Amino acid sequence: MKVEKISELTTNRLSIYLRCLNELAAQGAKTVSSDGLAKTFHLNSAQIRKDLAYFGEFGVRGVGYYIDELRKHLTKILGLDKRHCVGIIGAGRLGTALADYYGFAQSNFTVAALFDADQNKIGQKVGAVEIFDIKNFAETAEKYKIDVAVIAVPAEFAQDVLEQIMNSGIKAVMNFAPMPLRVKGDVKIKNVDLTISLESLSYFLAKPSNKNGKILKPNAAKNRIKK
Amino acid sequence: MKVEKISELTTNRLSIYLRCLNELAAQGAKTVSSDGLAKTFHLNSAQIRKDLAYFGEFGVRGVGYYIDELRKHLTKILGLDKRHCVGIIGAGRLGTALADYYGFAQSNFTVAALFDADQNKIGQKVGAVEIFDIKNFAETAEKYKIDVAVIAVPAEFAQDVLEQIMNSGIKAVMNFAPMPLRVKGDVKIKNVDLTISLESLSYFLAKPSNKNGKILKPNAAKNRIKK
DNA sequence: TTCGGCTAGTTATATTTTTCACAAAATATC
DNA sequence: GATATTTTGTGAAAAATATAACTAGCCGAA
Repeated sequence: MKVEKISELTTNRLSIYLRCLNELAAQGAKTVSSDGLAKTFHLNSAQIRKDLAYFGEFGVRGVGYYIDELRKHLTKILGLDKRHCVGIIGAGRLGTALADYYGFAQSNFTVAALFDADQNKIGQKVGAVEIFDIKNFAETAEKYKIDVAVIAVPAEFAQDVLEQIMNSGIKAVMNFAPMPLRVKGDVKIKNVDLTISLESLSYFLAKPSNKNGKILKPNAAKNRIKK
Repeated sequence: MKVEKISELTTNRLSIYLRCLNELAAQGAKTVSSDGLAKTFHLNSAQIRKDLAYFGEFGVRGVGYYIDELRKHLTKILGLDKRHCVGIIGAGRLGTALADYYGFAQSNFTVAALFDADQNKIGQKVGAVEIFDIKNFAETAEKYKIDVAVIAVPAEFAQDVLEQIMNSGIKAVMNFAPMPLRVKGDVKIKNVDLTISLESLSYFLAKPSNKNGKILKPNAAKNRIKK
């Protein structure tokens, strides 16, 4: 069996295509060509065709793609036809905000439980979601059939939390801690690194081409005062 | 004047390097080689050297990089030596969670104001940050010297909000709405798309290689019932 | 039924990004 | 002071990704 390696850039774009198709469907369109899709949403038509072609021949030459049909295919490919259960570790501001983040439900994810180490928080509820003791993570995760974990704890605790997650057999992790984590085996980790995004914006605002300045290349060795 | 185009992948890594250096400095290290850095944090040493070399000769052959010195350089390059003021549009769960997100302060960003359209929220405070009427965005942004905007509103309002942001002259935007936005001119937008991250995890859990299944390539045209 | 127009799927090309490998330059040692 | 050792900075090779060009298939009209 030949398994073609599919790039994450490709699968990320599938999410985008699905969104675009949903919008078109809401507008009442029945079919769309790769070129139409590209023009409307500022994408590249060759890339759309290529991305889709990894998974099947979904289009009809001379017509394009049947929107409803393609939506079903993409939903299946992305595994969005199966419900996933999410456990969020860290019941601080971020964790609780995520607990009722609309996007989870939209993508067929249900937040099943929050976890924290703070005894004062345990037993409380955020919306319909209860906060459990992180000490009982494995049991609670099993009980609630959690298959996706979200790390929303301070950076210094993130690796420890990840170890617990991996020990409980969970294979998919979303990490909000600004810290590169070490993963074992076939666990998939998605880093959502707000710090990098912020600093990227800061770089953009500071960069010489935005100030008509010049890049000065200092030379560490030459400028050093001899000892 | 030759301005070398620097990839965003490179600048993103500079953030990571800075973090790693901070950690090493906290441990008391004075110098580090690209190889040492790479081994400790699971990076590629050639890439570290190349990334840094775009901006100057910061290292000393035979020694490596002086940690404090390199930290200063990276801080300067990333513009983290200058304070930035952030305005968050959307005072819902996400917006308010971001308002006191620790990472902002860490990267020298100050959240100066929240904005919302809901009259009930206007005038309230989240921590030290007041919620203002989105109608007065431009004036308030100017008053508080806001140079970075964060879009934390539902997808359907995101483009409108972005237009207002761009009209007010702000050049750096972080967008949490799962919607590709149209940017004009030299405005920099960073998309933080949780939906894509989630669906990427969903794909990982669903993908055939995780289930020993086989990719079936349907053929839209051949399978279609003739009209 | 044939032909022309359109559009998917695919092959080829270009671009970007990463990795390798080595000369040059600094330090440490004898 | 010569020499061995270390490690940078960088040009070249490799890999990954994106774009363009082409081929073949489907539809609809005459």
